[in-house]
Amino acid sequence: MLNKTFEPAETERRLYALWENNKVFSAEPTSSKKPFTIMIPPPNVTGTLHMGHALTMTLQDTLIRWKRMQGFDTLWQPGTDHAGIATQMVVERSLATENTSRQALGREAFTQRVWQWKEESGGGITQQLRRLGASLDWPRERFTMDEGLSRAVKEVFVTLYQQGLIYRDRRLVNWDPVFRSAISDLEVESKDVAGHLWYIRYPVEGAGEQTITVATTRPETMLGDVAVAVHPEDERYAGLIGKSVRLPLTGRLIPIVADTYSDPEKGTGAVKITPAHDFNDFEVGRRHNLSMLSVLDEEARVTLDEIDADLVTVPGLADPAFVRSLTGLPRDKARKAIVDELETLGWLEKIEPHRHQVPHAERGGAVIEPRLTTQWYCDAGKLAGPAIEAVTSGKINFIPKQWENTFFAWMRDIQPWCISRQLWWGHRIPAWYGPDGEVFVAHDAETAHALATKHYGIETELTQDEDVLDTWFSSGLWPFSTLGWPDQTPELARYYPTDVLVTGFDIIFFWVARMIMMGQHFMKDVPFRDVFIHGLVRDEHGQKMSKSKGNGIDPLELIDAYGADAMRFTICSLTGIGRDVKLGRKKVEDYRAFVTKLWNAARFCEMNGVKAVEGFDPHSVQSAVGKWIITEVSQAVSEATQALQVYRFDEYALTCYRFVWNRFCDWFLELAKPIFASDNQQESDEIRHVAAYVLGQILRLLQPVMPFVTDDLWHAFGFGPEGSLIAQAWPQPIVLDGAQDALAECDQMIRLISEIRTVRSEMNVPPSQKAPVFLKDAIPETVARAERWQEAIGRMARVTHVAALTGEVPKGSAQAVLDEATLIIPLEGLIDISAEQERLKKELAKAEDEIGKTEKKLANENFVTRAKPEIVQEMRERLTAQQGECTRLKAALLRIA
RNA sequence: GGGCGCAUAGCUCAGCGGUAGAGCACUACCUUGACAUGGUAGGGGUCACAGGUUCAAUCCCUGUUGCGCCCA
Repeated sequence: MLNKTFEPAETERRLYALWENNKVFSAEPTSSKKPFTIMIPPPNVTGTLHMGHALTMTLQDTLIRWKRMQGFDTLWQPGTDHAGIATQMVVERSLATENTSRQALGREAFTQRVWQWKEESGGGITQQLRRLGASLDWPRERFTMDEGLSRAVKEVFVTLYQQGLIYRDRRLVNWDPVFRSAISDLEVESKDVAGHLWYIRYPVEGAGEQTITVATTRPETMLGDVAVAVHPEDERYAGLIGKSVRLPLTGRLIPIVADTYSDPEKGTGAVKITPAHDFNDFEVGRRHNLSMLSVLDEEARVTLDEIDADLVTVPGLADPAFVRSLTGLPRDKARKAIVDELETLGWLEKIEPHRHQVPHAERGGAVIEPRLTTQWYCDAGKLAGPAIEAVTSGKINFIPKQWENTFFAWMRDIQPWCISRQLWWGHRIPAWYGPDGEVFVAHDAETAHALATKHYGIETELTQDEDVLDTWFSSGLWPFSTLGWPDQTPELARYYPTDVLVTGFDIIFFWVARMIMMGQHFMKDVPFRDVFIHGLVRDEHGQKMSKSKGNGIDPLELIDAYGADAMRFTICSLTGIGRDVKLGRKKVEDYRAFVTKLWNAARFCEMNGVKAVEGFDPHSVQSAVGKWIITEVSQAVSEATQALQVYRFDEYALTCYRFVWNRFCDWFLELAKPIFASDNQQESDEIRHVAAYVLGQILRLLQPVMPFVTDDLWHAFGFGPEGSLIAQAWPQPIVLDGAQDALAECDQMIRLISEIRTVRSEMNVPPSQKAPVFLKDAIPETVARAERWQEAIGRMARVTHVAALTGEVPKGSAQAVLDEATLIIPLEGLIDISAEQERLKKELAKAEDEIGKTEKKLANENFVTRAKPEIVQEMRERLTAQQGECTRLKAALLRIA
């Protein structure tokens, strides 16, 4: 016997363990089935499951479970990424609590410590994914830093280097002065900040008292100024171009150059140029061949190394002692000191409040400092071509297609990809340097040494590059590195290209684009065929979930409260195309009612002796109700399958919901009640068998989204052993002989019951008050059907008996129109005749209104001649039906008057 | 500034060139033997606004407004 209520917690634990132990999630590389592969977007090894994971993983699991049932050899590749900065931060924080630091430990000990952390505390998210029910192929779990994937990274690095697609370059990077590392421009977030515009006068050399005023948001960088730029067509400054100014504080002489970068409308139209600390200035510097002086160090503190030698004393303008006093000051302190000094000396013209965009690190939030360093770059521009081609040619499809434009826009304007990071946790760059700085890139130290020996002619000591690679560099290889590349494994041959990538739009540039570039370059094929881009999870008010707002919902807590099935179903039913998912606890609670409904329906079936029937053939079913529900479930199967095919998770979920609740429970089971209770053994057995069949179809249909409760029921009804539903075949729609007739009959009888219910309800007839129903003017077929349905109509519409009307319409009857017939419900004394009159008048008015619309259409010559003939025909039929209803309503009104 | 998306019932959202839909919420009635996490019935919409195309527009096109996101 099924319990009175479904108990998710216990079922989930038991079933998941069973599935995992039985290896039902495992791919079968040697099978003859067609493969279907999804690569998990590897969660951060430091991560914990949040609602965004719950969304994306639920969708992926739903797809993979569906495809598995469709008979594919499914591989859902699990794993995590090493998350360079995030992981290093976690461990550094823990070191800080022990009053030590990574510097104190040294590189070797530190990385060992990170590995130790990873073994003990990392990857907790993989356990949490199990709570979701995710059917990942766990024995194949990979980690971006494990041996095989590291080999792939080296292989890629060395190859790209040899191909000239990886190179070192000295240029400006986005520098995080807290982590003291370069970061990608994608990891920089511009924030609108209330700052100031400082107007500083620079004296023009050899022009007496003449000055030129520059406006700047960053006065502290003036120590590194190498020019003042004005617009070439700015008449105010025409005479100054080619002259020099004496830089306050440092006393350096710097030129005034003409460059269109200066906007005459902004500030004073004259801008100071500091190429080592600003991206735009860097370009100006290049154009004018200016030197590039860095005045901030890796922690964004003032350093004078590059300007000290040129410090000059100019009374009232520049004092080397002051400048030297700035050494080691952080940016903000230096700014204040410099502004104060300028003010004292009288070079500060004014200060204006000014809002401007300031780059911040996405992770950690530090203010980014553009900094001139030597880094490793990947020539993304070259790799972008084939990646763009993959999408334009249709080898890769984004769903929704809209995102392809976003992808193109970024790819066509792609910048060199800075791949080195000044961290210790990550793939150390396989490059070694000779004493003269000569670079040797190789898979390992031995090979590098061999190269060096050949180069120098003698054994030479080398030092390896200290930096590691951007985490996304290894993530970009994920679709093939996880399958064994660079080895040509059977898995690689079988599962690459994968079928679909499911992820959020926030990661298109970071990851999707890079996988496509790397896949095209190294595998000569796309990494996946479809990219399904889902929305963001938001709270019920549409706010982004965030720690700081405290509006996040913990998916594990929702699972505890309502069960994984309820949460998964909720996620699917809210996942339309290209829309964010607004998810509140209430929604999950609401959809849990669906799980309960299914459970109770199953319990009802069980109580009535429904159980799996071996060899049941739906084509053998004789009854109209049986044929009808089988046809309906077939329809649901078609719709659900089509929905999944086009990633319409909402339609899939709602199709199941509607069928189970509004067809199976509301009508089929209600209609089955009198049959189960009847002594017609043959009929009752048939409906029992049909119920079992349909329930089986339902469980299969819902397995991908609600794997736990469906398997529990599958087993309970004797369809198969515990844990076996996951491996069953996805249902196929079938067409029965005589389905049309069965549909027509059931549809009419359902409408008959509904009509009676409506009339009774509107007339306030108490449910306890039963009444007969007579059919007036009904054709024999309708009468025959109604008589066959006596029992059901009786129960469901509180009717004592149904018959054709003989003789006069009883006084005080309520009436309703059903097709060609009029339903007569004698309720003399129970209903208010004038109320019934009013009700019928309202019905009539509605019907006449409809007739009016249809007639107007048909009276339009243009409509009749130009509309599609089948539409015109449909209108004519509609008019006939409406007129019939109208006539019968009028007759009913006359009778009651 | 450039690009994209959205606007339909109180709320969340489907939908569609041919009679406006669902869930939740609301109202009334019902503890009838699967389910009150339920049942039955009902109310509720100028489909943002203005033009255009069409026999016909909530749907297609143009513009406006409002909201959101991305890029600079």
